[in-house]
Amino acid sequence: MLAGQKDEGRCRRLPKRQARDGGPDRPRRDAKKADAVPEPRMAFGDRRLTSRDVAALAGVSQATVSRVLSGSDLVKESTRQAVLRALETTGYVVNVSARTMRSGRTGVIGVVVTHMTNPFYPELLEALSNAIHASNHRMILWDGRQDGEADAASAIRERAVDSVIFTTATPASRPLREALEQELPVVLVNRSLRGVRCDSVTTDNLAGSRAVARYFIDGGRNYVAAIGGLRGTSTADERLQGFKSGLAGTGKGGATLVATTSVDWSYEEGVRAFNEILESRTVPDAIFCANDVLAFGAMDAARARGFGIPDDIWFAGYDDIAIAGWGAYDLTTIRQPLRPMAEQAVNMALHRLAEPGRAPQRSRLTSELVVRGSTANYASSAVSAAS
Amino acid sequence: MLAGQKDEGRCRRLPKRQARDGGPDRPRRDAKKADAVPEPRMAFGDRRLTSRDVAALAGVSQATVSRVLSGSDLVKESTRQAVLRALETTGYVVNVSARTMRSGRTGVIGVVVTHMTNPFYPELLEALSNAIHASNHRMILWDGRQDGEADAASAIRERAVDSVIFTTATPASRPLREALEQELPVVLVNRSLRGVRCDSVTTDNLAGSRAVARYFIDGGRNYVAAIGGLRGTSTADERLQGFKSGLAGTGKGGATLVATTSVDWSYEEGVRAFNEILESRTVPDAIFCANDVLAFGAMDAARARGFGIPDDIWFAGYDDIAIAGWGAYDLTTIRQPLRPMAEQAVNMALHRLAEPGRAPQRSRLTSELVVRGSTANYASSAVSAAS
DNA sequence: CTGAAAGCGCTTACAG
DNA sequence: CTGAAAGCGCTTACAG
Repeated sequence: MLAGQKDEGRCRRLPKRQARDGGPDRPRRDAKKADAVPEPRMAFGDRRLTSRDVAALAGVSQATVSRVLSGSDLVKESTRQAVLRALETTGYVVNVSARTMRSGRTGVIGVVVTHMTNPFYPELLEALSNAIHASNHRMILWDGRQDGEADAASAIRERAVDSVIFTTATPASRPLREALEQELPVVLVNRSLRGVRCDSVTTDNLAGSRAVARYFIDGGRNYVAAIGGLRGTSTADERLQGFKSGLAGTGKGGATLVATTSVDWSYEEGVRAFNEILESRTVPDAIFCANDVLAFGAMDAARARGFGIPDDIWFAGYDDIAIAGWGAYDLTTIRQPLRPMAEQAVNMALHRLAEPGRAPQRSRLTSELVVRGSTANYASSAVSAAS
Repeated sequence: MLAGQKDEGRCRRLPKRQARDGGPDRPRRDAKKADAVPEPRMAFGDRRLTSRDVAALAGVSQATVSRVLSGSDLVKESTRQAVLRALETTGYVVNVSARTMRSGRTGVIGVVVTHMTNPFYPELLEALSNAIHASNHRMILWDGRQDGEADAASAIRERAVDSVIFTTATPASRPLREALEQELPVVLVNRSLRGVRCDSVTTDNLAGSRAVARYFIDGGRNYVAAIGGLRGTSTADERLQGFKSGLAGTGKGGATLVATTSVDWSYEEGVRAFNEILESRTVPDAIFCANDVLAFGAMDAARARGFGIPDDIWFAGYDDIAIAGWGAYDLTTIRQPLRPMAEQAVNMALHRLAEPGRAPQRSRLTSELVVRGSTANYASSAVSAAS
């Protein structure tokens, strides 16, 4: 149903069949070739069936086979049937690169992920994979480190993919910026880039983290701290900002805010940041962490120091990855709507392919607060964090 | 360095440059075209630079440009320089599908993953991604559920990928079996398939789980239980078998072995399995879980029932995913060598492309026992599990 | 060392 | 409704 990809998309799955011996009446491709022509290298078997072979068997032109394949309605029903039969008996499979060369569409969408092993990303990735395949595309995946961003941008230029979805947008990313300047078809998901107009899908980080702050205050917390994410990323900045704004005027926040700029949003950084908070002065009675994984690290560090959760300290995270629901953490957090995010991102990518000149779209989705045992359970769970 | 992919591989990264206006002397493609020819649809911009344009600028034939691009040594140095200059000023980028159509190589390796959100797979996936990109290929990723296996096999037939690496091999998988029967270039990693000859990389699950059993016994455990993985998969079967064999003759195992056949190797199954064990009779004093995630579930279930770890019950897992090292679990487990597994798998894939007829290769790597706080720390960590 | 030319396997106007 | 033909942009013998 998505725009821009219908009949010119990737091949439709044809009925497969043992393609090895298509019967004696199937013209062997070799037989038609002039003797001088060398055999092309083949990866396996000796099959290499083209639509011309199918046409010969069906007694029609190759063009007609192509029309049947693409679902054209310019084909007489009886002809179509004959072609379908030939397709079936030969076990013909389209050659994607030939199709791509003609149509200009690869049927492939790229995805760049930076920290595949941060459990948030596999969850997002799974949602993206589902959305991409649902739209009848395939997905090329890059690791954002290891030059993945640059290669993803190259892949667009090389026409190896139709479009690329970036799940991480660091301001420092040259390849991304260049891709955007050249107006390559790119979508940002989960993060946005300051001052850059491009298609993006984000969630309302300000509202989400503000909801956490209010929840802490409403719960009677008095000395509240925060562990920030990677400074400079839109998610980290917004979540810290939203949290501070939720605390504003309450006098509960103080200057305890610790940002983990160093490396990433990892468990280890959560441990480190918690210990850093402890060094400062008063022990906080509630800590907001800019993502769940940081919270896990901080919680384990707190327990290692003998603090009770939530008796001594409340913890809240962000993302609601599956582990947040596990008994060991049972973490109050903000749930991001991954499926809608992924679907919208893929939609945007396809829309832009269909209409390259359209104005950049920005979508911002709402998240919800999920209350669990890492905070006193005074409120019911799943409160919308809509501002 | 890997075989089968050198100059016919994916494009080499050419120096990029603002490709939009290559200067007045660069022949505009449009100008050369007969008026009647319709404009091809273009995804963005109006650039569409071919090697022919580069040739014109360099004053050579298109074939010579192609030779320079492919690193042929059949080019005079001064000619090469002229072409390189033209390449530079035009910002030419190869068209991958045209190259693929001629060369028969896509430069893409497929990967099928079944449970992307089980943290083991992102770790394996990251290793595969690194290995694939290191060999100058790109990676198409499929979710094994959602028809991913079937589509991956189709992708080989459609020549959209050169080869596919399956990280999950269920005996029930039709698409996989058919692909193997048709001798499509496929590699199995982490699991093998009974009675099927094909390239595969596994680890020695028998030795690994036997090491856990011995470790339990040596630690004086008396009533030992196990939580199995998805029955029918080679990893689950081997781990259970190895564990039993390690217990054989000690009288410590009993019939408590609980296999979670139902759904998957998930946290929830770990919880369920632990509770099932409790119902049976004596509480075990050590439980081996067929992967780490099952162990996390079982440990949380145990704690919820008030059991101490390791005071009341020891736990051991399998895989050594990152979470196993987190404070909340601190899990003794068997570490799988992901990087070598991934590298060997990619190597096998490339070797088979280079030499389709070669005999199937099987590689079996050694894992090691990593001792942590979920068991009494009587032995030093990182003991090789080599039988 | 270089160019002209064939051809990879499709899609798509164009002309019936 | 159908076929003949052009052409997508490369690679690679072949003939100098």
